Amino acid sequence: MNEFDDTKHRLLETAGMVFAEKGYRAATVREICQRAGVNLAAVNYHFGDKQRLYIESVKRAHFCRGQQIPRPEWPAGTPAETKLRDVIGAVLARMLSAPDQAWQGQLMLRELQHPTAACMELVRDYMRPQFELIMALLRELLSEQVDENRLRLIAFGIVGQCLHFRLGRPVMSLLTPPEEYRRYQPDYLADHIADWTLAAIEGLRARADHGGPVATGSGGGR
Amino acid sequence: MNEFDDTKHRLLETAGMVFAEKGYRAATVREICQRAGVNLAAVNYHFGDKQRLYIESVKRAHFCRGQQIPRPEWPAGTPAETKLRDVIGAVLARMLSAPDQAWQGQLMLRELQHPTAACMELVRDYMRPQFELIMALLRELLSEQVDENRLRLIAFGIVGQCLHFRLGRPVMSLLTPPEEYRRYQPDYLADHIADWTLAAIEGLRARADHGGPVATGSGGGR
DNA sequence: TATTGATTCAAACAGTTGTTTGAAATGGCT
DNA sequence: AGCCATTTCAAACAACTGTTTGAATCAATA
Repeated sequence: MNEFDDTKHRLLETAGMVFAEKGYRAATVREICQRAGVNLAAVNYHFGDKQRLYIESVKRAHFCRGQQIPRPEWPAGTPAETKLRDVIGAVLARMLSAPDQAWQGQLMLRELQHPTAACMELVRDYMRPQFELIMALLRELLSEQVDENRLRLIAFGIVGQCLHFRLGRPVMSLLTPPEEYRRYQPDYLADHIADWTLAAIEGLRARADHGGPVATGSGGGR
Repeated sequence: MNEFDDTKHRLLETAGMVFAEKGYRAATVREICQRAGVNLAAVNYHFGDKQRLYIESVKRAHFCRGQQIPRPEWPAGTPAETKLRDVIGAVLARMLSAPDQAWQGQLMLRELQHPTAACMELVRDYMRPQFELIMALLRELLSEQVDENRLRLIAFGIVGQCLHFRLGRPVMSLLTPPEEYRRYQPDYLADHIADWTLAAIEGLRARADHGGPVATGSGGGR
């Protein structure tokens, strides 16, 4: 067993790409093996069956992702506004990069929408830290003007907007003029989302200054 | 050929549910026929092949959806804020209803993420009008303070937040305390999203009043 | 009733799927 | 070289897929 174990390695890598591209069901072990340049039986020899190959490739995608893009670090005194923009930009960059560089992200997205065994692990190690970071920044920016539950809704909203620019691409390309749609790159979108979020925060502050306390965000009803 | 054409009807209905549940590839004509209580050959007899059954079931889901939930109408003079809240609530209600009532929505979501032939039709007849309505409301609320491109980004953001509360459910249920997650119902979420959007609009207005013109939303850079 | 056309049915078909098998090849070891 | 465990390979297997077929059934008409 070579340390770099060529076939096992290539199999994992290729499987991740094919699974990301076609989904678990539509991806065939034959295509994976052919693309990886290994024999058909290699999957069963090295991983037992297709499902375990899938799980392993998800885990590996997760692992590679964590190594490729280190947690962002800022010099002390960096304003929370800047940090927020950077985090949003990083999330978007990870989501929108070309598929041949970002099959890991796509594979993880698939997993998160149709959870299998690897999902909880993925959330614990990967999603939650990212999410807590956004929560912390929002907490700082809103300085205790809203409670934890609302903070979570706001954070989900930010993530949701980013996600939409990934998952909704087919539809958005039909709803947006081509020359504008061509500008939908991570930086452009991150600037917008961050700016929009900060505008909302300023709006809440203004409310607090002018009138009474800030609305709780749910009591309103119709 | 009966006007209600029992088998064809039941086939369409059942196919929609199964396709929504399992996706095109994983859904088998055998299961569809069995669940519908019709013979295996009925699919090919009535629809030609599996793919055309799929397309027809997507179209039908779209059609039923349109009939079930009529476009909202407001009395003259209803403030745009209220309309916005209602539209968001309607979108969320459509997305979050139980799967056995909402297989149409789930099927359409699948189609929009992995577009086939029916996608463009779906966007034209269903998504675009909804989207234009949101755009019009935002245009009214922001009263020409921002250009059309930014308006579109804001509208995408609203839709994206709604979508996330549907697609991201597995992850959110892991990131949210159960007693809070239980409150994630259409009205609760719509109140938050509408309120947050209005806060952002107020924030933009405040900026315009205080200082110079509003940021374009993209030029900022890092 | 006999005839006709549309519909249903059980059975089979051809192709693809994941998996298994047993022989061949590989590479390090004494 | 000879031996060994590990890995590769072509071939086959069994199960499942969408689709076709030809006879059986049904409903209406003349």
